[in-house]
Amino acid sequence: MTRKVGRIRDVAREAGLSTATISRVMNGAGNVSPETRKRVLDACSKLNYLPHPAARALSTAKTRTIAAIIPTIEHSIYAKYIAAIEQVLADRGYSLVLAISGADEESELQDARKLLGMGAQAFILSGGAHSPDLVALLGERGVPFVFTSIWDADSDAPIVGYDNGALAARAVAYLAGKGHRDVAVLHGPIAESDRTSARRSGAMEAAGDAMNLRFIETSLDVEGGRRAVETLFAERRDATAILCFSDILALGGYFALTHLGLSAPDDVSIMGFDNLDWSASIVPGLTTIDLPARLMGANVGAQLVDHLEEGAPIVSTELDGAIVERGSVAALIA
Amino acid sequence: MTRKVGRIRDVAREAGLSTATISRVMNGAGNVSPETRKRVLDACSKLNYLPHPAARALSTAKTRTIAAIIPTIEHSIYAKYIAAIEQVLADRGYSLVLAISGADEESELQDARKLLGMGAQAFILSGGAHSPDLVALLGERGVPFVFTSIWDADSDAPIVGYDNGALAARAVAYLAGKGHRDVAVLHGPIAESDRTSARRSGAMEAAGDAMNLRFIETSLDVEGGRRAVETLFAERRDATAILCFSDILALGGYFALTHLGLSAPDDVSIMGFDNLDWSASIVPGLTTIDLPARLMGANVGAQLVDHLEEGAPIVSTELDGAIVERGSVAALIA
DNA sequence: CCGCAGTATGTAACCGGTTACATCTATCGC
DNA sequence: GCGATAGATGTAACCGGTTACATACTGCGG
Repeated sequence: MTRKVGRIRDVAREAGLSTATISRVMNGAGNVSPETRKRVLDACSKLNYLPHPAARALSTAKTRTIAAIIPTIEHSIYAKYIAAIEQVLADRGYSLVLAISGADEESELQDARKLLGMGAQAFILSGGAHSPDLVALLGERGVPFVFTSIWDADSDAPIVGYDNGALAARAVAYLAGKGHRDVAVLHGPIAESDRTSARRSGAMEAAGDAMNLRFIETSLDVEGGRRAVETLFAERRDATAILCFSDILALGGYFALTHLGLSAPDDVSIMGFDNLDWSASIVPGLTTIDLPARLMGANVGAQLVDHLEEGAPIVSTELDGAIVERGSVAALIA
Repeated sequence: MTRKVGRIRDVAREAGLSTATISRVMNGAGNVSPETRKRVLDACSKLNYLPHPAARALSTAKTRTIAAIIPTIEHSIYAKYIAAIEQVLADRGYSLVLAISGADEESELQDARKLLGMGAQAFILSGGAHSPDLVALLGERGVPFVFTSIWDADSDAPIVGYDNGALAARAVAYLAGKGHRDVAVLHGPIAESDRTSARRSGAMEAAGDAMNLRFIETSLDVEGGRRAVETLFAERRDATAILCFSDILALGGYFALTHLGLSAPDDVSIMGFDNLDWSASIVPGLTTIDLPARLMGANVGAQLVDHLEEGAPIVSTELDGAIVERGSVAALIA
C-alpha cells in the first residue's frame, strides 16, 4: 500500500557496501575510493534514493530551515524582502518557513513556538516590538534571531535594517528645502507597527517649530490613502505637500487627486516611502524614499546561514535609504 | 557551552515516570490518570520542554509541513493566495515552506527535491506546466500535490483553480456586448505562464471573426503595461478598448493614458484581470475579473490537510471568477 | 475466593540516518 | 622483511521521540 521509499540500508545492500560508506558519499565527507563512490551513486539513482530528512536532522541536529515571521505579505515591500530572503537561502541550500502574524505579539509568539516545533534553526523577525516571552524562548534555546526593518544602535539583539526616524526626518528636510511649511503626513495604524511611530517621531523632530505637520492615521492600503486625501481636501486645503509613510498610501493619494480634478505637483506635492516598482511609472513619477528591502533580505539571510554553518557572528548592520527624486514634489517659490 | 535543551527523558525523570507516559500526555492519547497528567505538565513547563521535531517526525513519519512553489511572490495576486494558504495551514497546525521558482521548470524541480529533502508532506504547484520528472518524483514517493490557478476538466492530477480561457472569453464577450470591436490585449511573457496562453486562446476563440484582437506581449509589471499602451497609441489609435490580462498591466495603462493626456473610459476603455485591492480605488474604478485567489488558497490548503490527516480524497475543484463592473469600460453607441 | 475486564504505567524495539572507533589492506622507509 | 602510516571500509552506538506489548493493579460477577 504505502509505497516504501528507499532507505540507506537498501542502497547499501544494492551496492554491496555498508551504510556508513553510503552516508560518506552522500555527504561528500571522508575517504571513499572513486570506484566505490560511483557504485554508490549508481545504486542511489537506481533506487531513486533521497535521504530521510528527519533522520538526518535527528542525528546532525541541523534542519537547514530558517523561519521568518512577518506581519503581512500583502504589501509589496514585504514581498520584495521575502523574495530576497528566499533566494539567498535557496542558494545556500536552506529553506524558508513563513509565518504571518498580523502584527500581533501574542500570535507571533504562537507562531514562533510552532516554527520551533517544526525545526526552524533561526528566526527573522520584523520590527523591534515583540513579546518578551518570545525573546526569552529563543534566547533560552540558543536559537539565533535577528530583528529587521528597523535600526537601533543601542539594541542588544542583532538588527539589520534602516533608521526609520532618520529617513522620515530626511524626507521632511527635503520638503522643507523645497519650501514646504504645511505638510500632511499620512500613515498606517500606529498600534500595528513600531516603524510607523519611529517615522512619526523622526518627522516631528525634523520639523521642529519651523513647519506645520499634520498627521493623519488611516488604513495601510490604497483605499486608506485615497480616503485620507479626499477628506483632507474636503475640509480645507491647507497643506502644500502630502508625505506618505508608504507608497501604497501615495498611490491612493494620486487617485484622490484625480478624483478631485487636481494633480501633483501643481496643486499639491506628494512624496512617498518605499520606492515600490510602479513609483517610477506613475505620472508624475513619485518622489519617494528608497528602502533597501532586497538588500536587507539578502543580508539577513546570508548572515544567518554563515552563522549556522561557520559560527560567524551576526553583526548588526544599518542599511541606508535614499531619496529618489522624481516629479511629484514641486519647489515652492516663496 | 551548547545549552542543552530538555529531552523527554529529562521530563520523565523530573516527573518520576516513563517516557511513554510523557509521550502519551504530549499527544493527548491513551489512558492517563488526571494526577499523572498534571505531574507531567508541571514537569514540562518547569523544564520548558518542547518535543524534538525531527525525532517526532522520524518515528511518526509526519512533519506537518506543506510546500508551495510559486513563480514569483511579487505580484499581489500570489501574495493574497499565499496569505490564504498560510492562514489555513497555521490554523490546522501546519507550516508552509515556500519556494520561488521563477517560472522555470528545471529550477522548480530542484526546489521540489530540496523541499522533499526538508520533509514537505505535500506540494502546492502553480499552473499546469511542470517537468514530467517532477510529477514522476512526487508520484513515485506517494507525496500528494495539487495544481492551482488553472482548471482543466481532463487533468489526471488534482486541480483547484479557475478556467483562464473561459474567463478571458467572458471578458471579451463583455467588451463585445459594450460594442467594442477593436481591442488590444496586453499580456505578460507567454513562455513564462501557461495561464497566459490559456487566456489568449480563450479570448481568441470568443472573438471569432466578429472582433479584431491585437495581442501585445510585454513584461508583467506596471512599467510593461505603461510602455505597451504608450507604444500602442504612438503608432495609431485603432483600439477602442484595452484588455489587460493582469491588473498590474492595467495600472500601467492608466499611467500611460495620463501621460498622453487621455483618460478612460472616454478616450479608450480599459479592463483588467485579477481584481487587486486598489482596482476599486483608482479613478475611474477598474472593470476587471475577480479571481478567487484567497478562496483558492484556502481550499487547497484545507484539502491537503484533510487528506494528510484523515486520508480524505482531494477533489479537483473549479472555482469561478466574476466580472466586476466599475467605470473603466464605456458602452459604444454604434 | 477466583478469574476476568479494564485502566494505568513501564519496557524496549524501532524510525533512518551519522559518525567515533575498529579493522583491514596497501604502501613506504629503512 | 618489518613496523609504521595512511587510506578504505565496516560495526554499532546514538540522536529523541513513539508505540506495541507486557505488566501491575483495581473492581466486579459468579
